[in-house]
Amino acid sequence: MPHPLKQANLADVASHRLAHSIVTGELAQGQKLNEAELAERFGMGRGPLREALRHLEGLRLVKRIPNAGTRVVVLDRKTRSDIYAVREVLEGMACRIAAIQMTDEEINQLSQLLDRHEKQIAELGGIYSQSEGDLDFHYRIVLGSRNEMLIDMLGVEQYQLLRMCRYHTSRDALRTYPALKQHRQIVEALAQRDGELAEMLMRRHIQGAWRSISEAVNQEET
Amino acid sequence: MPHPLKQANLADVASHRLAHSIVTGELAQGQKLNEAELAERFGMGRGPLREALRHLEGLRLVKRIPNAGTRVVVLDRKTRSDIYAVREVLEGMACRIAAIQMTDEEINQLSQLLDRHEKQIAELGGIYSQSEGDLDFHYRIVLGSRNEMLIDMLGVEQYQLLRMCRYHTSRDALRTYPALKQHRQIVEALAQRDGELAEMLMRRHIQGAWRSISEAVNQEET
DNA sequence: TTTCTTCCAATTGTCGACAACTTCGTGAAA
DNA sequence: TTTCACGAAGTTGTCGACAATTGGAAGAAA
Repeated sequence: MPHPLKQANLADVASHRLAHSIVTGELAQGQKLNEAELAERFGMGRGPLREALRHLEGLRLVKRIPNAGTRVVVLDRKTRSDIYAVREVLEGMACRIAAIQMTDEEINQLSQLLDRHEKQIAELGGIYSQSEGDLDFHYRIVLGSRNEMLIDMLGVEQYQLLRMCRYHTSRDALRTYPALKQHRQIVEALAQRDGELAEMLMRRHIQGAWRSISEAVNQEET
Repeated sequence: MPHPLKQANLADVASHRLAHSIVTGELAQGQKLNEAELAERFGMGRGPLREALRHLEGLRLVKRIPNAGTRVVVLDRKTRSDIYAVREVLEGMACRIAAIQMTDEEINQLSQLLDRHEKQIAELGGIYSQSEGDLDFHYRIVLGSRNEMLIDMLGVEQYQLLRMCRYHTSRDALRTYPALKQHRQIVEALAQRDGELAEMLMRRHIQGAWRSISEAVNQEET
């Protein structure tokens, strides 16, 4: 995740802080967001805060109803399913194009990233997907597609929603070694410049992640 | 007070008017958007206008640079290409799912819509894609996917960008009869509940549209 | 002339106050 | 009791003024 350079206006600051609070569940789903209260908490006027809310609305993290306030989005099962379905298609697309567009150097770095992940898993005992490392892997491939629209959609927009999906799922349910192995397979397909295979592997990978999350939630809820 | 007619706040009004001006080219690509000037033209304060700009930024119709103003997005060839590539994948996905999810009734209405289009073409002599009717066709299928994320992305977000792409292309370059015929094929695939075929046809249809626009622009530019 | 520095006007960023609207509790009428 | 109207409190929508920053013009140095 690129760091928000120090020179940010208050609206962007509020946007980042709110996004974080929403993703981590500090602000409950469906919770009403009071402008005056938040503005005071952040030490700013309501103007910048309102701009931040407009921005978050674009990121689909909140839902605004005119004259009736803003609420944190509610991620029900259907919504999560929809998110993963779209993500599967878009990341699959990114993978297919990345197999053509990425440089050898980039693919090498991707492989090295997985080495670090493997070491991390061994040391920390299985904390992988939960660490943002997994998202980093996916994001690098998205960048490799060279498609600005795709990069924006997956990197900025869906990124937060996805983190939110995960955060609200049991912490350790996400399969680590299987995921790492699948990542390795994807990198190999990329290295062989086999876009179709890379796309297929990525789609399966995401389907697997969805199944994993879906089952975990099914056990938790009711 | 039986009718809760349009009770839009000023920010939404400004957002719509600006979006229209941008899509139609009334505001040139890359043009600087002066907040004070626009606020006065719309008869509102700068607060709501700034919120509107934040919203348009989310729609990718403008690009904002902190402390340096907001500019209309520039649709160069690469950007347009990226848009159509993403659209091809997403609409293909919508089509595949819609083949399962749409009701017989909805598919019937889709067919009737094409009948009306055909009549319109005959009467007006080939103005089809340019009329928003084409987008209506596509949007109905997107709705048929029942995927809220997809509906949002294609219906709200990409929709404006797409209209902008078209508007900045020669008015009559868009193939009418071929497009209509392809639409008919897609509806037939949907009626047969053949998602894979429907997806393939839709992707080809969009590829065709892209080629058509791309060539038209190549001839115009330089 | 070219380039660098300085300063000023224009523009963006922010705030506090006020207006408009929603919501919800209270109480009167049926 | 139920229903509806009314009003008060709280929240969102809007504006105008002021502070901070930027971009470029004017002028000095080479």
